[in-house]
Amino acid sequence: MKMSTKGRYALTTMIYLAKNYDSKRYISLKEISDNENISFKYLEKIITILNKNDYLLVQRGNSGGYKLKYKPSSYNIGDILRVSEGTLAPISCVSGEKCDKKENCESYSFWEGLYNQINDYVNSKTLEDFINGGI
Amino acid sequence: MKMSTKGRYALTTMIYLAKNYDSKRYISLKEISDNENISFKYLEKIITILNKNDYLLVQRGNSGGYKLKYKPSSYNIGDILRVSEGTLAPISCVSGEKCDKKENCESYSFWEGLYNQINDYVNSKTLEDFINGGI
DNA sequence: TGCAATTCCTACCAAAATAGTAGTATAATA
DNA sequence: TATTATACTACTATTTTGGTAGGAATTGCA
Repeated sequence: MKMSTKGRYALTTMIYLAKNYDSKRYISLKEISDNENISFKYLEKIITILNKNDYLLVQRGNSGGYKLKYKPSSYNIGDILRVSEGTLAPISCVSGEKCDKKENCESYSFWEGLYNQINDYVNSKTLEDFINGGI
Repeated sequence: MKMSTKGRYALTTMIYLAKNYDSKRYISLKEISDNENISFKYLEKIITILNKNDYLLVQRGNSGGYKLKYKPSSYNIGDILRVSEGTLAPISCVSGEKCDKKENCESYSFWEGLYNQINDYVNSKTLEDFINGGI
């Protein structure tokens, strides 16, 4: 039941950008990977996902980088984690994947309930919540 | 963020035994693996864990098998999952593993909150809840 | 007494997922 | 035009997961 580094790094990156939102400057990947101690090349891969999901503004070339496209409060943490990690379902049947025994499965509702708990929680937070000293 | 088959099979097995609690008979691994379509040998490994945790009564030899040591309502689902899966912590720092940056980590409280949600939910259910047509 | 059914134990193994690397092309700015 | 960035594609090492194999010990029953 672990979150992978992908989800963690994605969140770390988004928080970093959120904290610099007001400065309006573009932040390079190098700056983030240095400050957060994440492999530059790996982070490159992760930020690509975030970028493809319309979360960021990009400037290539010298003194370029990334910044948030929208204000921190409009980024829901659930979305960030789902985009980077994939579904947060504890088992796949509760996120649509079919299972023969679903109809008479004794534990389906249990897992579904857990899934809902997880989603409700992560959906209730935004990047704004992380900006001043954490939640 | 997936639960592995280990946790799922452990729960399935415990539910199976709970459903047969009243009959007082010993249930063989073969019966469970056949009915639940789980590899016999793999299940053997999983039930060893449950057994080592004082969850079961065992009878070896012909017509032997396993049954619950205590009544279904005294088995908490959180315990069953933690015993089989390991901690349910979404990231390791919230379950005691040390991290240098914990003190000034912006997201620690967030992960801790998620961890609490998960624990509260799974701790609130017992095997009893699964016996009649699911939760 | 001996056979069949069962748990117990140790060791090994294949596939998948995770986490990361390497290298090059393209773009922008100072 | 040199330097500093992102963009893209391909490869790879490590770890975790989900098993498998084989035999020893134990018990019930014919």
